[in-house]
Amino acid sequence: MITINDIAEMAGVSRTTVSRVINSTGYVSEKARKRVMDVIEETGYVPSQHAKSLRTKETKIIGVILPKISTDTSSRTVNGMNSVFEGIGYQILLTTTDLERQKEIEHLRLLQNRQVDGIILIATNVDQALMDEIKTSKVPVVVVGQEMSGVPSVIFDDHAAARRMTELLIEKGRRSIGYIGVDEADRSVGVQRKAGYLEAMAQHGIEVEDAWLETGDFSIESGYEAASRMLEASSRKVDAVFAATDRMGLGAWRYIRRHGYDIPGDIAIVGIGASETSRFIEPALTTIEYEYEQAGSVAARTMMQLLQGEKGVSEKKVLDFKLVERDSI
Amino acid sequence: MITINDIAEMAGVSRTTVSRVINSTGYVSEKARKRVMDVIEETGYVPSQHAKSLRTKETKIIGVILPKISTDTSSRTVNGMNSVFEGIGYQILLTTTDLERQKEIEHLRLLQNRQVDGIILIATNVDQALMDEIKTSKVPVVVVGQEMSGVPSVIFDDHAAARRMTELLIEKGRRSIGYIGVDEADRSVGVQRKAGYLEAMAQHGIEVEDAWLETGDFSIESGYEAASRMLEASSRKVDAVFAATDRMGLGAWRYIRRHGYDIPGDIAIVGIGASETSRFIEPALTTIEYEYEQAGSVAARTMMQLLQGEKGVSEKKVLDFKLVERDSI
DNA sequence: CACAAATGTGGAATCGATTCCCTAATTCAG
DNA sequence: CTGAATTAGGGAATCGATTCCACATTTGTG
Repeated sequence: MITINDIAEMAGVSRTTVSRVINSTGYVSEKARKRVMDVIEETGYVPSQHAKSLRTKETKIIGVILPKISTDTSSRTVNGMNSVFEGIGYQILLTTTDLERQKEIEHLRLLQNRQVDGIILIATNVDQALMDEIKTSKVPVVVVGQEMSGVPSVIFDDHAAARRMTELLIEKGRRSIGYIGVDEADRSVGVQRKAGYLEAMAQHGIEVEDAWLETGDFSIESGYEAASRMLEASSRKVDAVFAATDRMGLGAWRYIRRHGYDIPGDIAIVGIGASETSRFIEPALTTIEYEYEQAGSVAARTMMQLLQGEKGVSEKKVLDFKLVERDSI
Repeated sequence: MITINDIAEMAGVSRTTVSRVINSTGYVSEKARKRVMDVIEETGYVPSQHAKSLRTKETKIIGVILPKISTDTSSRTVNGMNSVFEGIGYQILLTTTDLERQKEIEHLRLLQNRQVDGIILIATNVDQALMDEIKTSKVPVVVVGQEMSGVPSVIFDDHAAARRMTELLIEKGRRSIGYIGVDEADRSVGVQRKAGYLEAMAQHGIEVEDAWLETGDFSIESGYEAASRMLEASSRKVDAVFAATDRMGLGAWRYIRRHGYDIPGDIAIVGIGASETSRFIEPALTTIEYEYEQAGSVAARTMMQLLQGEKGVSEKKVLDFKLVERDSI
């Protein structure tokens, strides 16, 4: 392997000078610069990142922790981050937790040992242990998807989105609206969205039956099963189903269709996420569009501010949503 | 930051001994080991990867180059790789080319400078320049998706899959089968699939009209437009459309539906890829299922063999496909 | 013209590990 | 009991950069 010493020797200068040429720092005469450049060109030399990082304590690598890789949400968010990092020479070290919660902490540690410059965590919960780990982190952490006090986070206004969606259903004349949520360890998806739904219902004086409240685990199958339980159990038949995520909505949609109900004639169905599939099914799913790409790029930019030591980086960035009304309603 | 020297001092041994404890090499007495372990435990010390890599020339990081991140294909492939790497302490450094071909070479270089241990490239072409770059790479490269002589590659049998799919259409009584392909720089998707289609057509003595052959760019929109051109132009109206990818198939599906044709009554439509959306549309898209997760894990395992210096690593691994017959046919 | 400032370059310490080579203390076989 | 093995542990070189400091040369200014 060719090193800075080789270059120095070939160019007839010291390695100090070579270093200066590479990093364009300090004083270097035009002649020396040219000679060094030529040799570098010729040999195709590239400096060792390790040696460099060892001294500078910088890696230009950002660790990203995802709950799952194969979902619209994740890939679009990563896409957004990538668009920012790419231009400025940073790269992404990816890890996934497969929705196992304790792995978030594990990976947080792992990435620090890899000495990444910063960590972006797409969080699914706000456990105390997780927050502690984040707060004692040696490198800056930006959280996406969950609000975490004291930690810069990028979030969507889940509460308002769910309320707005519920109101839309009510405006359309639906009264018996079932809700398929997720575990409440997930503050954003589990708690906020449900709260928005409940608030809208309460505001319109609609009493929510226990049988209308179901829980899934983000998967299509769990949506299917939740819908099945809901439709079989409730005494006041639901005339609308609000799924906290499009994937679960898709499952519910499937169940409803398969069991001979008309959408939206008998039952309306809505989700959140604006997944690709939601556009293509017929009737197309009414949903909330979140700009995941934007979430990614905002998180990336926040990270850069943190790295550049800017203070007063706002702790919380709330992104907007868009209601996408389609045929399922 | 706490270093090996601190640990050595606190444990009252030399850093050599600490290193031995960490890496379980050489001779260390039980007593010394215990003392060192205790101190490490206490301090939460973790060795610097940079210093380590600087000496050992190993990073335990595999670079992955994707054409695009937000697609089923990519994310499932990465998922498969991840499942292998995760267990053995390797991590994935991700880059994407956004389908720009010259970026593949650029990133190949970039990753080498990052001194990753190996590179897995999800390739979309087999340009000479790309192959040259791969062959002169300092670190092992595994290619997924394209056959590249002299380079370990993991591929699907695109030719056989397309032929089989075409035959299925012919068995179903279709004769005028249009084909939406992609640029032929992509040997697998552009050339092999088309060849499979053409071969099946020829074998059954069906003459292919020029107007039946269209080209898209992998996007849904391009499928829509290709279908539009095809259906407006051809003199012998097509009674089936074979799209080289599900996404383009989805676009075609859309066009066909919107223009009042019945699927599969008037026109059958099929794709390749078994995307999630393809299952949910009605009529559901008939497609070919590729095991992308498997492709990822096979690529990862091949990489490990390469890294462990096993020779005789087979140059080409061809994965199977599965015909998924659904309602669109 | 003299002296300060600006410019150019190299020597050597440093970052935090690994590892080769040596020495010292035990253990063991004959 | 003695001379090899075996076990234990330290000293110091090394990996490939960056960077502080010192010194030499050139330029500028009153």
